[in-house]
Amino acid sequence: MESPSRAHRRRKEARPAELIAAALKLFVEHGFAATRLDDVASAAGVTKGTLYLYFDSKETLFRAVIEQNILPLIARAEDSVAHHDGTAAELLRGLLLDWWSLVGETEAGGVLKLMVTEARNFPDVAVYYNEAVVERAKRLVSQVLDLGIARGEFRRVDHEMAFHAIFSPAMMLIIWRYSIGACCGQNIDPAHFMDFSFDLTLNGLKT
Amino acid sequence: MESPSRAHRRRKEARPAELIAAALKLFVEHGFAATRLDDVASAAGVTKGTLYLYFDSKETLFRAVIEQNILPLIARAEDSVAHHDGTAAELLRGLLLDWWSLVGETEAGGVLKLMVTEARNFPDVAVYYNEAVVERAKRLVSQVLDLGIARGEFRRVDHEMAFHAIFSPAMMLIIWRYSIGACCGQNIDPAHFMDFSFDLTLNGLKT
Amino acid sequence: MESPSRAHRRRKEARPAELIAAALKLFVEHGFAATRLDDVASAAGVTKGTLYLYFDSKETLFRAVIEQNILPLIARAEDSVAHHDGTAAELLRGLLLDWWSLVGETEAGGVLKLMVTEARNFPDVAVYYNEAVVERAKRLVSQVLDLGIARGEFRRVDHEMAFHAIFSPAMMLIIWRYSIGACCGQNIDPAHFMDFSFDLTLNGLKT
Amino acid sequence: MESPSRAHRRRKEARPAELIAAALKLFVEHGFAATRLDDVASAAGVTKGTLYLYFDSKETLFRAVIEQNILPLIARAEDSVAHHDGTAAELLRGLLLDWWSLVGETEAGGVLKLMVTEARNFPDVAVYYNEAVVERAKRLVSQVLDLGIARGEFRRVDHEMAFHAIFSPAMMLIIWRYSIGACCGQNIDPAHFMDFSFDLTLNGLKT
DNA sequence: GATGAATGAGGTTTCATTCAT
DNA sequence: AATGAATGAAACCTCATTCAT
Repeated sequence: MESPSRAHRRRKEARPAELIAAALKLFVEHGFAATRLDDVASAAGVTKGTLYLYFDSKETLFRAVIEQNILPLIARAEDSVAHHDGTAAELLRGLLLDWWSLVGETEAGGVLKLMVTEARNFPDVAVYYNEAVVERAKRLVSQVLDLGIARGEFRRVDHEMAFHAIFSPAMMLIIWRYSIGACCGQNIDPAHFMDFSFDLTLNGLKT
Repeated sequence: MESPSRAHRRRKEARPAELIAAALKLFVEHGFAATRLDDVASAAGVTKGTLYLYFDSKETLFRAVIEQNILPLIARAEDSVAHHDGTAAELLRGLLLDWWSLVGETEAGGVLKLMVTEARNFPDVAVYYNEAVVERAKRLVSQVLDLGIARGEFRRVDHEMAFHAIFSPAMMLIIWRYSIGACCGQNIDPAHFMDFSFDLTLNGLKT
Repeated sequence: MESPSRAHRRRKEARPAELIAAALKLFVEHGFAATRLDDVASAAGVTKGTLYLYFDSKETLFRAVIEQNILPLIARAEDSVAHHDGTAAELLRGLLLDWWSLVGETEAGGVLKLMVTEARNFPDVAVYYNEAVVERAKRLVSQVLDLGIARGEFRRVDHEMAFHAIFSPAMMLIIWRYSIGACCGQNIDPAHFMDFSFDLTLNGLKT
Repeated sequence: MESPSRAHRRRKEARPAELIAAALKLFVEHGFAATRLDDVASAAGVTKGTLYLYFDSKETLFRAVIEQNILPLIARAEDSVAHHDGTAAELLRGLLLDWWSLVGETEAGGVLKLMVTEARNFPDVAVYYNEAVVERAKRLVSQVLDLGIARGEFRRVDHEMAFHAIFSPAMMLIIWRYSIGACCGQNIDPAHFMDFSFDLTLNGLKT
């Protein structure tokens, strides 16, 4: 049993995270402009006024939503490569599957869809997202490709092209799930699809 | 030189198309909710009131935007397969490149991005889009895969999976271009990328 | 057979009257503010633009509607008394029945309801109506009452009170018919009611 | 002195009534369509936005105005007959004077004028009003007439006709006061007129 | 810290009015 | 004389933001 003030404090500290989680869900579902702060607040179990205790404005909340969901992603992504070994092909597969479990199976997937939706309305956030997430992933892939080529596993391919080719199926899967797929119940089995498409791609990469 | 009433009439007939074009551009850029009708109207060279001569409401305009940009797509898509021959691989490449020139290089690309953005806000439109565009494309691909398998060109693959794997790069390319790509100038050469990713995929399909 | 230009001219001369008739009907039904000029015009078989050839503004049309429907009323009302003879009671009954056939059974009834509805929005028109119609009727009644009292038929009554008492049933009948009665199908037989209520009143007036 | 939250709460509870009162005044004066919500709000000492905290739309406000002003009327009307005794004539006079003090001398009079004005635009409200107010009054009158006839006080008259004849002067008085009368200062003394017209009518009813 | 009543700027929508044809 | 496309002011309505309690 804890003192009431402790429970209170814990509550208070949890508030921003609860609000961000509620906001992410609704922003992903309806878009930034079409989401009412009233709905965000009540989804987090508080009232609109409370929201303003923690965020200066709707836009501030949006930025917090992106940032809070990207930061842990970055933290865990970097050591993904370091912790793998084996062939370049195995490394690449590990990289993609890690990315999937980090992005495809968490809230970070929603963030991807949200960025696609709102990029033009918040170009600076888009640039940040691109550098913090996309370019970082690209660099990881590039390293693995270099390794694979050096080891004679892979053909000499354009790294940029290869990166997009490798990640497109996973990204499409995410975006689809949060948009048209959510309305049509056409749900693909992710694990199966990830295997399938990676095999296709890998085949193409091999010497 | 034409009679004045003709010019008048012509103007009136052109208006809806002009408004739809302006609306598409802005809806794709900012999303439905964040787009002001004032801006749509002035982008079409008229005032807000005029817009209401042709569309009952903002939502009606949205539906018209989708429909008007999909109808010609459907019309031209169907005979795409019929007009090709050669190996199944050539047929498939032709199909994808046709789709690209129909969707990737026209306004229909914007519609795809718009549907991804607004699907959850207009689920019935999303269902319509899925059936009119996606499922139709899926059926075409399926036919070609059947042919390729029958001819011994392709492995026996899950058609659903293969469809998504084949189209993901192209779809991703489009969505990227209208969102994050528009903010970061990271523009991939489409023709090159289409070739690259299709080769990868085709490699994986072959027996 | 007449020349086309003649027919045209006739048409042209009829226009204002047709527009006024259409406007009266709709103003009475929905009120001035809730009536769209578009509807007035199309009820008269023309377009909105045409309306402005004959009337400067919506308000001008309103004033014309009142005036055009009152003028003939006044013209015919005045000689109503002159053309009657017999007892004061017979004269009074004649007056009321004449008023009924002039107002209750023509468009002028609608004007009464319209004036009740719009008086506060057009006070000057209300004043005009009161003087041109109500006060005029009051004076006629007053003359007959004087006659009746002089001849010993009627009690010495307050003319103002008597006037309102005599006309209230007829006015109520009209107003009811154009408002709540039109929605509830509770229609009273006018002729019967006029007889009934006048007999009641006359009984009360008699010595 | 009360706690702040109480005052707050009290304020909130008073708001709808204040808005309804302001709306009634303006609707009666200008009609529904010609009344701006801006004006209603500022007449109630708040801004437009506040109005929407309590009413969904202008139409909802209209319906609330009617309902809130009719409900107390009905509550108090029914026991009017029960609490009277004496001759049928005295009962009838009591009924009419009670109605006058309930309708003629309160906001309910404005509602009558408003219903006359807006019946055709809100037919369902008109039907409700007719049944809740008019038909109810008619039934009361009918009972008294039956009594009077049974006791040999009254002639055998058509109840429907008699009802309208009895109430017309009072209704006309109300409608007049809120319309043309408000513009012409021709104000009749209500008490005097009620006596006068009722005497006339009663005379006519007697055997 | 939390509330929720209140605000007012800004959006959608309507419609009286104009004017080129 | 008549049209009807176009306008823009003004209405209804929404919702991010504020603030007294």
